[in-house]
Amino acid sequence: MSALILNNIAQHIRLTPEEEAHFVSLLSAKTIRRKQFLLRETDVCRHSAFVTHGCLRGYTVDANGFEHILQFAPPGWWIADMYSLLSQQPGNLNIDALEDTDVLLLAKSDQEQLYHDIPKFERFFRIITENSLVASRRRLLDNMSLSAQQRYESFCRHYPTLIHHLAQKQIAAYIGVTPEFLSKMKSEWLRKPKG
Amino acid sequence: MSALILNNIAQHIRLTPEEEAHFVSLLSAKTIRRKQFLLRETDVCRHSAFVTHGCLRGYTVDANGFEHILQFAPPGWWIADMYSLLSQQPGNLNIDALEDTDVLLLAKSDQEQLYHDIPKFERFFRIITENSLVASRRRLLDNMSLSAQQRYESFCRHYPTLIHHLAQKQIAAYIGVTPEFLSKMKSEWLRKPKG
DNA sequence: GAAATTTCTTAATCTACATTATTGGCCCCG
DNA sequence: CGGGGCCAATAATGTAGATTAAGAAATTTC
Repeated sequence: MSALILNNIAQHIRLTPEEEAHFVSLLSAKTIRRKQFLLRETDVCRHSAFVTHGCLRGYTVDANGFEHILQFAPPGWWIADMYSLLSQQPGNLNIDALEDTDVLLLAKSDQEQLYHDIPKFERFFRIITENSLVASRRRLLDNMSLSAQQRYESFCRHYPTLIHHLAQKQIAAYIGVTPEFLSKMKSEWLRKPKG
Repeated sequence: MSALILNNIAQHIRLTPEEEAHFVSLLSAKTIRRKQFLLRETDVCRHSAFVTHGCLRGYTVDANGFEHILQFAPPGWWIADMYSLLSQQPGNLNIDALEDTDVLLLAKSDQEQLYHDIPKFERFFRIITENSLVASRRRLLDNMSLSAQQRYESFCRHYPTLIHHLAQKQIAAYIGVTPEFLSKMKSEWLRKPKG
């Protein structure tokens, strides 16, 4: 049941069976049903979540009521409101489920204890965070330098599996256009089958 | 001379004098003159750089020749092409100096050795990276949800000291508008002194 | 310290994308 | 089966910000 998360960890650090057992004992399983929330923007984020089944999304709502999606979290991904988790103040991220989803939760306090008990985890989360930072910067650049069309293509290239799974509305909110414009782009794209 | 960097580190981890000395011995000082490059986009990034004097900028050039600034690095800031540093492949970040600038360089290989020799550094760079990630996501959200006007205000709020220092052109490239439009915004802003 | 280069401003025109509105399909629930 | 939501498609109109151009101001260079 925790095979996925142990496998995820084993890609970066090597744990003894005892360490694995200790780590797993800190996790608590939870199921979030479709459209239910794991975190609301008024909450303080107290856990990191690892998705084992289903799909979560992290998004904010701006002053005009528009949703902006920061992250999708399919199985094998971590998700949290890092700002809120670090500062222990209310953040501005909502996390809800696009379909019924199973997660493993690691409490912030346990995570910090883990850094002391098994310093290798310091390394693990450093690496995870470094990779997230690289991805976040690439996306920032995409947003600044690419047209909507190119951002859509970039999304398709980067998340080929997610794309069938998601409503177009969600993809539009991720790449930063209205659903209407995404629809228009796709129909124009069908007309001229490009290169 | 390395007081600034030791102070920066002391905000997150506590080092013994011997550890400090060892760390400092790994650093090499370098001066980059105005308009000279610390890193070109065709290079593999082999160092993390800590700025002690002056100001660097990290930017990419898109297909149409426009510059997009990912980061300014005034004194007390770290800068590197994280993607290239991690993958040891050519990245797409240029780093050059806006004025004559002094940096302390830490080679990737030394940084990795440091993680073994003084594990506290694993923690230090984890925390630094976490903070960068939070900042990067906030900026991504700003880009997706705010108008150019609001992004300019957000920049002024966030970098009150930098703003006098920098050419408007640079600020425009950072917030993602043309210099012409930034100029227009500012003159409109003068006309109606806002609230 | 004058020429050369770069930067800033203003203004006219243009365009990628937003807004609003309408329609039809699909799914859920009674 | 029949109605109420939600989602996608299409299209008309609107707008934030880009593009282009050209002159003024500031800085760099020699």
